[in-house]
Amino acid sequence: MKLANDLRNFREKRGGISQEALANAVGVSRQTIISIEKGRFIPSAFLALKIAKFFDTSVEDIFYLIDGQNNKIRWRVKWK
Amino acid sequence: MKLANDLRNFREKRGGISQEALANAVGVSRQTIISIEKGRFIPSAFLALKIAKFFDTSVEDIFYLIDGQNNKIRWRVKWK
DNA sequence: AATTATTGTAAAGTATGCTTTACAATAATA
DNA sequence: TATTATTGTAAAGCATACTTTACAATAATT
Repeated sequence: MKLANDLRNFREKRGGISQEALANAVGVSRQTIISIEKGRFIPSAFLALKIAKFFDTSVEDIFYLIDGQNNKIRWRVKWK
Repeated sequence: MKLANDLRNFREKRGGISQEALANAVGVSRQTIISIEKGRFIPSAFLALKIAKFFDTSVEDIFYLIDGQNNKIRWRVKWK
């Protein structure tokens, strides 16, 4: 089980912004953004939430668990 | 803006399990769990997702952003 | 084609998320 | 009350998430 992400897609396709702009918006360096996009860094939950908030979506939409065959692991969200 | 969490409530009230049991379930040490509950550590997104999955809920249910007056910051999740 | 914008990599340094170990304090159980 | 379970704290060490700086490569614009 590993962590994967769809950050680049969100940034380019849904946000239409540069790494620099996203970095400034969530309070990190551009190199941090690319390191996350390239899977070199795992972001803190704090940063993941700020990124999710920026894109008006949930953490699970951008960052997700994958199994040994790179399949997205999903679970039902119950209660609230 | 800071990170807060409701982990203890989830663990005790909804899970009815000890810190040790949760720690084992998500693959960290018990001290890590209490450090998160007490706000001493900010978990990685990877760990936050594993914890959310364990409780069949979303990251945002357990971990959330708060403002200067400790109010929960919410945003609407759009698209999917 | 030249210039600008964006992306990508690397390195070194700092801060912190984690680990283990140990003990104390508190709560629950017998 | 004694014992066990759980929670809490502390310290030291390791790994890595970050920072800055620098340069290269690629893409977009003029």
